[in-house]
Amino acid sequence: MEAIASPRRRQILRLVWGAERSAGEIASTVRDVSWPAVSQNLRVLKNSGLITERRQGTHRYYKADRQALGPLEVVLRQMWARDLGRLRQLAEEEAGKKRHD
Amino acid sequence: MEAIASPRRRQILRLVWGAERSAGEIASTVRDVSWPAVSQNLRVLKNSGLITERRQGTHRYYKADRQALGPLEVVLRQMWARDLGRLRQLAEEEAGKKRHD
DNA sequence: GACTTAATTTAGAAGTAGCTTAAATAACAA
DNA sequence: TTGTTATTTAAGCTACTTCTAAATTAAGTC
Repeated sequence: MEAIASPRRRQILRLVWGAERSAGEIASTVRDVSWPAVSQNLRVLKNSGLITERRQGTHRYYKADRQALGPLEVVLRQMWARDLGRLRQLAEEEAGKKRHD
Repeated sequence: MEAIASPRRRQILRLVWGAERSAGEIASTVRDVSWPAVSQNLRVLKNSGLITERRQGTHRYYKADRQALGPLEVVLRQMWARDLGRLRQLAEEEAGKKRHD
């Protein structure tokens, strides 16, 4: 539960929701945070059983365990939608400010 | 979301789930924590819109806003059940230890 | 007004979460 | 072996959360 309380982890969870992704892909997508930070969050998610890990060569692939997520899926989708809404709102405010410069 | 991540707040939420309760009732039920701590948690819950407040005289009554909780209800019930399970498990371990003394 | 009861606010301490940088591991290639 | 790439671990820092104790507000009573 505390696992999905973190916005950062929700962001990561969304990335590995549909498809398996390597730690590197995830880290370079997130971008506003260091690789170790991503790695640490991946571990938290893995330890709470919310994602699975598969190693292959030097790569590690992560994927959301939607079975384990159960009823949290609904909550997550709701929060992702809300996050998008906030982003749009921020963008609009930004545009509004620009217009008044 | 961060609001229900705290075990303390989940405990409080369960108390005000079925019926309205005054801050005092809640605080004296929780017991292993000071009144101000309860009061602060109530405020967090109220600010996230998860509970409602009704003032009457010197009393303030709180109640879970089940509408606002929406899909979180399922998750909460699951966690409460898990909490109970943990309690039972602890009790059984305790009993087992006693038997071997 | 002075007193009591109900509850909150404030101030500060202790613990924890999430981040960063630097160092370490692990698999593979030359 | 040495080097390279992918990723994690370690150590340390800062900010936030949750708690306590003390002070404060607010409503009602004498």
